Amino acid sequence: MTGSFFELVWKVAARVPRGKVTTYGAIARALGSRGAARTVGWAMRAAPAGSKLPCHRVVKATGELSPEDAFGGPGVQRLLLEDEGVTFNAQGGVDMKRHLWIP
DNA sequence: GCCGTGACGATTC
DNA sequence: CGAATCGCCACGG
Repeated sequence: MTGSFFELVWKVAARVPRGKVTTYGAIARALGSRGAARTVGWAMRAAPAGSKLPCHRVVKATGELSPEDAFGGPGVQRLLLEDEGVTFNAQGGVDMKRHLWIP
């Protein structure tokens, strides 16, 4: 387990400051794998449910949020981000220019 | 070592 | 501009 790509992903995701968001591709690139965005997303999905991983702070490169049902209900992720001070645009995506954070 | 899979990304139609 | 397709990489079987 230790040394796995997953752990690195979780570690980076945990470093995302409150009120900021990052993208799967950004994490993948930070780890040295530019095309591993999918693998990063997979790591989030496989992440322990009880962990403190702020997976809701990880969004797509376009600012779109991951599948709403992935967090247990529609709009849940968005509410969590809003609670942290993240703003959204009319397209229903995160304002990347304001909250994008890269490791 | 190949096959299937996946919370993505960028390009093409 | 919206939808579809290909490509990418890591993990489990």
